[in-house]
Amino acid sequence: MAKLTKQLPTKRLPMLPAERALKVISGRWKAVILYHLFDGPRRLSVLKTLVPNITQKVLIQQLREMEGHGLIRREIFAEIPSRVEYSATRLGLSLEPILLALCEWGQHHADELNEVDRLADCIIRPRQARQPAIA
Amino acid sequence: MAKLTKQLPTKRLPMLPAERALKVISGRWKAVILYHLFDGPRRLSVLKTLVPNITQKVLIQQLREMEGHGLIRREIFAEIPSRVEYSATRLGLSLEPILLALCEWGQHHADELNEVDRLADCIIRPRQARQPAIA
DNA sequence: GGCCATGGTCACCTTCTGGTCAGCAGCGGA
DNA sequence: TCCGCTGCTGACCAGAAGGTGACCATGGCC
Repeated sequence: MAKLTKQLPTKRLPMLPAERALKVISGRWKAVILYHLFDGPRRLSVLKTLVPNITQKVLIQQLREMEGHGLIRREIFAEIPSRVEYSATRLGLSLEPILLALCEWGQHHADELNEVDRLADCIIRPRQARQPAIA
Repeated sequence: MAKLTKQLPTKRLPMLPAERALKVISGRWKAVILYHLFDGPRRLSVLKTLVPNITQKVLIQQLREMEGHGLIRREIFAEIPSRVEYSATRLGLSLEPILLALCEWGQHHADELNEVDRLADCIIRPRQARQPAIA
């Protein structure tokens, strides 16, 4: 029998839908991780290099939480050597427009407060900007 | 000279726009408070009753943070007796569609995970549903 | 003066989150 | 056999966020 990912009891999310959504996506690295998974499945080791400054333990921690919330999927490929891949679920993908909106609002906000200089580029881009349509 | 609201040094927000936005709106009560302010200016005492279960100290704390981030405005009216009102700024109002999207997504999320029963009504509604157009 | 309401502060404590560091199992290659 | 890579866990810790309770200043009213 396959050893499943340890499932912590997934403590109850807030009652109010908006707070629930916020709780689910606000974690120190979740937006970034999610963004990278929007581009396709990624192995842990790849994510580690894509999200520098994150430790492996914390990365896994964030991934587990997102998995528990149904945003991402964890698949073990029974190859030799075996491989583990993380990918966004439908539910996770449905967050893309929201993340995009947040990103735009964040820029707007920095703009209004004259703090644009303290702002990095928005790595979250509309899908078509990342995957040019194949004519 | 008017005594200004004590300004804590407003610690720097994250560099990435999306994270910045998340940081700004994710606080235990911010979404709810904001929602109530979308409907118009509110006095502290009124907010306290609108958001039950929040203590005054925490309420003020959340209001201060949002004020610092430019989402809301605090005005003291020099009437007798003087009155303090909190209201959403343009910047704060610009969050409405996002909060709405989060709310919808939250419902969608609960739906997908079969946890709709654990969900309260979405108090955040599109503006027109709350303020019917005046012919 | 005594009492209440409003808006607010301070000191303190608890919980949650993220973080460091060390360690481990499975597998392949030298 | 020892080393290194990959994926993962556990002990422990520090800081932030949220929460409680006591207390304060101003001003009205009786």
